[in-house]
Amino acid sequence: MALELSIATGSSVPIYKQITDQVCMAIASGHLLPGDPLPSVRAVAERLVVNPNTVARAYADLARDGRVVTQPGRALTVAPRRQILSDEERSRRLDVALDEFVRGVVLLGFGREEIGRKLAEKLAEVMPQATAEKVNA
Amino acid sequence: MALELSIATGSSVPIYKQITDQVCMAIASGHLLPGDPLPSVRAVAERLVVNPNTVARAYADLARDGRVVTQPGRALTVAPRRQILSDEERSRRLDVALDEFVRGVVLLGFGREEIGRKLAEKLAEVMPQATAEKVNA
DNA sequence: ATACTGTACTATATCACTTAGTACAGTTAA
DNA sequence: TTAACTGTACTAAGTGATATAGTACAGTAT
Repeated sequence: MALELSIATGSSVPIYKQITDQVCMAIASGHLLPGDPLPSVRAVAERLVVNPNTVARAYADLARDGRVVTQPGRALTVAPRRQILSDEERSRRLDVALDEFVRGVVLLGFGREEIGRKLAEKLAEVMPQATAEKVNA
Repeated sequence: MALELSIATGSSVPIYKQITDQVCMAIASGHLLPGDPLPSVRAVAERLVVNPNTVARAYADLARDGRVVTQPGRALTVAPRRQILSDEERSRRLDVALDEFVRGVVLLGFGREEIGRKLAEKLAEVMPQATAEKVNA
């Protein structure tokens, strides 16, 4: 599982965020499993032709958010699946994401049903597992 | 219809974007109707305790995107409802918004059904009209 | 005339992002 | 022990977006 990282140099999305997003998606979709090591800061920096500090910034964010486990002198590993955020915080973040999404598409002229259907398709791609199942305690 | 504008000073979202977002939402929800005038640049700047240039930036964006109609020496007015973007561009923007939304919520641990239901609720709030109806030609 | 409208321009300050370079403690294997 | 690796922590610098400040101009309405 090589974790194919890539960046869009022309994008307005910061490089460090592109990295964290891709790692998060790899975890969510099962391409990265708990315990899997992440490629080293310097390896990623060299591969993406990017400053090591930028990769370190991304890794620090992932560690701060509990997505990965840090061990001194060792590579980062994907954190075990557990409840990281409080229910309150999870709901709040979902609400913020929903607001932003709705703001972005409300004037595009799509029907509610069409938007809902497209979302369902996208979610099915990324969340293959039945997410109603219990997470590891 | 006074168009209650407000800004969150501590937010990372630029002020000019907060303004355009609120105008867009007011248009989408019907609080602003085609032909309605927007409050003047200086009035908004004074009310929000913000630089007039920042409001002008927001208004310029709205005009560039075709949300409002400009007339020399007169206040901006809400543009008539018509197809502004090509079908291709509309689909592309929906796809981008979907990707960003999914990235933001995929690790929150919600089920697909739950996310879909919450989205439907939010859309119903903001898009009261049946969006399948034809837009004015 | 007077007061309003959007718009344009220069200049400045701040902050986020990125790069560059250096350094250090801990781990792993020869 | 030595060597090569790991993440992490600094300082310094450059760039671009954001916001502010001030001034100015053409068109509109009364």
